[in-house]
Amino acid sequence: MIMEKTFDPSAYEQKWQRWWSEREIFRAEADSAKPSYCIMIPPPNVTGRLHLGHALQSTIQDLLTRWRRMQGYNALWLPGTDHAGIATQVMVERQVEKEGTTRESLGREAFVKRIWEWKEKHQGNIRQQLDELGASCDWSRERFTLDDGMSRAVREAFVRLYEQGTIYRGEYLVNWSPGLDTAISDLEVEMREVAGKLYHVAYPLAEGDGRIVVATTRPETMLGDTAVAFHPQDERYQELAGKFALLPLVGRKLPFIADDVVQPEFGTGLVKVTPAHDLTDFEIGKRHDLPRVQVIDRLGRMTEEAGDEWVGMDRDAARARVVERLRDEGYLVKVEEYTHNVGHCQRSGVPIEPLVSTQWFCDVSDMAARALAGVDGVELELVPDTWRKTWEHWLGSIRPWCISRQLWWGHQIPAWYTAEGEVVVARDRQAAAAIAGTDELEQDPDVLDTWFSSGLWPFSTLGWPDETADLRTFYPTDVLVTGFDILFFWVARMVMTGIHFTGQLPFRTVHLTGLVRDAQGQKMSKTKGNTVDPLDLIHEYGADALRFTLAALDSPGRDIPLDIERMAGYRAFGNKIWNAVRFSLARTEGAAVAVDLDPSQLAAPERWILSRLARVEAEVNERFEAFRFDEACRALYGFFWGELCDWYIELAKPVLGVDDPGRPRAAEVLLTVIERSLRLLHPVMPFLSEELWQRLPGREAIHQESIALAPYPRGREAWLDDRVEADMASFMEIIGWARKRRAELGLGPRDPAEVTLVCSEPALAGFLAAQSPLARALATLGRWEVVAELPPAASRDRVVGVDVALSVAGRDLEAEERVRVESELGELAPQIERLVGLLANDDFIAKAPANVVGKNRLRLDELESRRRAMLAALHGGES
RNA sequence: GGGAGGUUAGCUCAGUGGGAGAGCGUCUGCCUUACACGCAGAGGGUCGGGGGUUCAAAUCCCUCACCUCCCA
Repeated sequence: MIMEKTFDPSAYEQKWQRWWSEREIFRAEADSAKPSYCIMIPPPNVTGRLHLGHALQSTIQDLLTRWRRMQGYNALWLPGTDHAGIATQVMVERQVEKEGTTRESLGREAFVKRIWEWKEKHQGNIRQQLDELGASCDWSRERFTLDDGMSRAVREAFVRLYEQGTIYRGEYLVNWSPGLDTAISDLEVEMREVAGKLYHVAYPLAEGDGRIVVATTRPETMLGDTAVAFHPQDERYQELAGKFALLPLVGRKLPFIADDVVQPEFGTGLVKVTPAHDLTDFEIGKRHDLPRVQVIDRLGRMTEEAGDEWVGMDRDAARARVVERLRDEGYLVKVEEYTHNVGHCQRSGVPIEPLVSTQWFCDVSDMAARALAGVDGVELELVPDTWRKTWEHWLGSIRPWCISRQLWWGHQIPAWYTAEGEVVVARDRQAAAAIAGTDELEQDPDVLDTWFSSGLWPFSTLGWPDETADLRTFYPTDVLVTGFDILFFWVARMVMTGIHFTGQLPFRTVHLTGLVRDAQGQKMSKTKGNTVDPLDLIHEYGADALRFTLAALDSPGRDIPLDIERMAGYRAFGNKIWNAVRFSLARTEGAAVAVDLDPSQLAAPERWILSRLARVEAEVNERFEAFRFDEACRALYGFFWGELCDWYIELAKPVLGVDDPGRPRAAEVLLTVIERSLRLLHPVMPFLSEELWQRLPGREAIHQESIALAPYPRGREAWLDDRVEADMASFMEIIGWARKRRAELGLGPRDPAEVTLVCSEPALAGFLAAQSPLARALATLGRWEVVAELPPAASRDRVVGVDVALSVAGRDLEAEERVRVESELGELAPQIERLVGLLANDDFIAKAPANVVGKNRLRLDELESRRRAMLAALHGGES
């Protein structure tokens, strides 16, 4: 089989994805003797496009799934999508508006139908993108948060929580988004610093001609004031108790009240109280039984209650007008520049309007406490654990969750109202009718917060509330991989509902990834125009390079600056792998991959590479286990490129010449090492590894079908060989020295040189002598010999305890050596001095551990012997 | 206001008590029959500042400065 010189990922990547899919390689078993391993995908928006954050998380999930699958687990990565209530509805709404109509004029049924059509049209995008990335999802188990099964799970969960009293309906002050025309949860409110103004307004007293001053950032809400409050201990205002102020512009009598929440230091220590439009004031109003005057409506316009002059006016316009009138009428005392935090709707960006409204709530305090406590003493593991405090703080101070949304796209709340206004909550309309004793029921028009359904994701996807085989096999799941930005939105809710409904943590571990940023560390955003489409990267660099880059950059607790240069480097790594295999196949004709090898029958370079491979195998497993994908990738890269390609293949080249007796064994070792390396790489680079693995002769003995199902290498103890690693390290050091000296002497790549060695350690001397053919090839030497005495007129040194000399035929190096040696002696002196000082320090000898003392002693011996060797060279004397 | 994280080579980042590392970029020399998406070599950092603990500090403690992010 002839391989192209340069690899082209686009030529084979999707071929393999189709092949895997046709053969159902990734299909998990509902019942299996194997241990199960399960990851649920964080469901992306069904009509959305995957961004780099998804690519990162999907890469990690796929890597883990492939790794465990190869380790023999019954591995399931379950894919799916989220209906994404608001996001999707808004998108279709915009589309409808472009056609000159509105959702209201279409009506609910027709509009929702339009969204379903939109969903059908775009739902394939996510799969397409995941396929291109190489995701090994089990698509036979794909779920959608609005499919029948999940809808049933949602109704079941709602009804049970209602029956337990955890879900209830009530009138409260909620975060209203005038931009979306719906209530939203606390989490969907984003605090933004706003440069506003603080207005000091005088309120006359009802009796007499005195007046007091209050400060507010929202003067338009004064139209809804129903009291003025001060702190109970505030000496200044005690005599106001029982008295009244007159509300300017309106004339309403406002009682003075005392309440603990008032901060005496703020402004004058007197605050206006608007129970219908401020959370603190709402609470004060409840404590003091104040009336609520709602002056702003759900679209941010002034209401009738505000008065004829104001009704219909936008809240911003009303503010300007109120200020103008207060100024005209002498009530405006002063206006200050004032920077403060204002809640904004995360999705629509408009300022939140706190509004009194009847909504459904879920009191999650008990569930949060149980989530904190863990199950049977086992707490959720967060990786990295830096999120622990944030997690605990949030769960510890949780407030009721507003779960109803005034939208049309989503799970309609399973509550029905009789003509008399009685509420019936049931699993379906029939059940509700049976309870109510009448068919004349109207279902609550609201839908549930999107996160309510995705909060059930880990078990509803497996068939809950039914006790399905999938649920038994895969639940609880093993790992959740997601961004910290939805730790509370989603992770916390899954943990709470998981414990509540199943009595178990839905996953043992949560791996929180960082945010993908651009190479300058800037957050990617459409407005900045620095977003990168993962598909573009895949098309340019290949999915494997993108995956390797993302995995290699995933350091714990850190954001990920996507460096295109680095990705180009990993594409080059792919090319390196491609060519290493190309070389191996071309030079090993007749040989095949071995299932196992006996190192005792092999030459040093073969024993060395097997030992190194065994170590890397163990290391990669260990690093995956610890979610250190960056370190795993570094190990893979360093081994394949730095050891296998740079050294072993070079060492094998002479032996792989056709008539060498060592050829068959070397060829077998090379193919075996390549084969295992490809398996080792497979979780990170699935396409390339499959493409190449399928070409290896004898790979059927490892697995009949696919590398994706072949066992993951675990590191053979029998291959570890400290001795050969140490000998080879010395050998490689000396080769490095010879190459460096060649370069310094200005030798051309073909100019031969000679290396002679004097080694006092017989075993090492024998080893080095035996490597002569290799050494001559690696460093372009005419001679490599262990001798009794170093020759004159050579460049001499001492490397890893061996006296070495490099000479060039017909060239006396003594003069140029003199210069070099003197400069090196100068560099050596302070190092020796430091170690001599350290070892002369009694405290160091007494207190430092023996191995540290020993190490430094050895180091000093080494440096001193090197100095002696150089001095000897300098004086042209005997070594 | 509370909390978390960061500051290490030109760039992006590893390294958490014992001789400062990687990738990319830079410089030099090479198309050496796997790979120029390559090979061989080189240069480059008083580990943000200051103080402390220790025989020993990039690493632990204190403090200051600057930068992110989360929560109120």
